[in-house]
Amino acid sequence: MSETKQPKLEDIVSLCKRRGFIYPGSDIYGGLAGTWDYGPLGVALKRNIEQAWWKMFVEDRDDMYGLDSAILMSPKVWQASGHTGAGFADPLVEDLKTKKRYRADHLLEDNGIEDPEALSHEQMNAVIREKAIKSPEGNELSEVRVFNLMFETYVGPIQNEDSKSYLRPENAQGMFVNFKNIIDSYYPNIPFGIAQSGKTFRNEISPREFIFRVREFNLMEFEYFVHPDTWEERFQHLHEKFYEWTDLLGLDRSKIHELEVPEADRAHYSKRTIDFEYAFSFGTKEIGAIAYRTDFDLKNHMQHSGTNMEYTVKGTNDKYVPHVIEPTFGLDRMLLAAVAEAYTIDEVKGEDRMYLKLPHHLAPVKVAVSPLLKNKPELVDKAKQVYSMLKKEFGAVMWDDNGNIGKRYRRQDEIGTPYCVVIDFETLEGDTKDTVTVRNRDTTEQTRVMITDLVKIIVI
RNA sequence: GCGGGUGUCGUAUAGCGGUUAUUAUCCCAGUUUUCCAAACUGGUGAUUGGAGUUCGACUCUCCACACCCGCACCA
Repeated sequence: MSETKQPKLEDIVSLCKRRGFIYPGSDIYGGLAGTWDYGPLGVALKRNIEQAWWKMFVEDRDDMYGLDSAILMSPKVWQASGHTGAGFADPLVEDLKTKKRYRADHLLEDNGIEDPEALSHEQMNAVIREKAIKSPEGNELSEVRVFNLMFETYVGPIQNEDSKSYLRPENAQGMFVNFKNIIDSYYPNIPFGIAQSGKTFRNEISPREFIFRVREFNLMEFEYFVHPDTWEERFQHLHEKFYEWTDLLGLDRSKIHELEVPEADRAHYSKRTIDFEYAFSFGTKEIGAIAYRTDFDLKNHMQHSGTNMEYTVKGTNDKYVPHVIEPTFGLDRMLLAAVAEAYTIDEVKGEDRMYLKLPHHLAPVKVAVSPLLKNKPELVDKAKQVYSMLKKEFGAVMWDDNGNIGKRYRRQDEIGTPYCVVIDFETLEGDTKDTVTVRNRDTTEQTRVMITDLVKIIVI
């Protein structure tokens, strides 16, 4: 019997670095907080996840349109979406004694100031001085400072307020500003969605837990446009789809928890949000969410840009601004969940065997090919032929003639390679000519098959 | 951002105010090996960075950086 043990985060970090999945960002300069670099196996795994997502939510559906919008956008976009206002750019004050930080607008409200969010930061400062407002501990406060979660940058050679823009803190706005373009190109019927996957940037106060909370990451999102009367049923449908997706990642449904986000904690645009959390070793944490964004974004962009965002029901004069359901998927977080879930240690004959039980379609290497012995040219030649043949078929095939055969199996186990093909002396002659052994990652069992049958046997 | 902890080959570790910086593993080259980390030989590879104290710092002090834990934050 085998016993399964739970991996610690440090085990995963160590494996990821050692085997070339994920390295610290800017490693040789001591690192840069909140950034990680994906190595050869990591990027393969990440692309496999992204491709599976694209296939499920875009290619396999008739109602979805792909998009890859620019990361840099007009600053007007972020004004219209509300990201430059309260929420994303919080006014903070610091207790000069305890060094604790508070939301300036919340403090003002507690001191009986009406609608403090409408005040500029200078006005907030003035009010704090005038009314001698102290911290909850009764200490002096610092000047109001804006903590902006968005990375600022300047577009063009001149750096001033007019050229200031931001690295996107969510991908959604790219879809909203292209809503009209998609309508004009395709005349889709509602409901339909616009999907994209790409880099997102948030200047987090404190990055934590390996690739879980970082400053640069990848989100896969889609905006699903619906008639306002139907949002609940569409929400429900996408809610179910979320689990089909986590099945594809190999995640155990019992480790996924739902959090119905209460109104006070919801984003400024949302009428309903469900967070999907995964039970990591370091806590149960959000890996994705579904939010009902109403017509908040389209209406704001319609107002700010003057572009008509209404949808006209075909064959009628009925018009309305669609409402939006937004499922969002944290690619890096889901990758971490998939690795944590796959990280398996079985005890075999008193010894631990560690392997990554990744779903085959996610495995960075699909097949490893080895000659049983590397100092026998006839075995090596034959193995190279098999390697070339499989490489053409599967692409992600690895040649491995390091050490002895047991060692190679362990190495491939560690990176989650589902199949190891070995060419031995029986391959070369006799009744077994042109047969090889195929070893299964999860069971360690071997079967002997014809080389010509390999492509059929190997299931990805 | 606050508080606490940690930082030594790729990984995991030992140790010390003066060492040729330990061990294992990995990796590379070779010998060997007929299916689950065998053995042998040789080799590459580290004190996070910067100041300071000192005759001399990986070791002590300070600063920076990074990671981990708690708090806060997570629109």
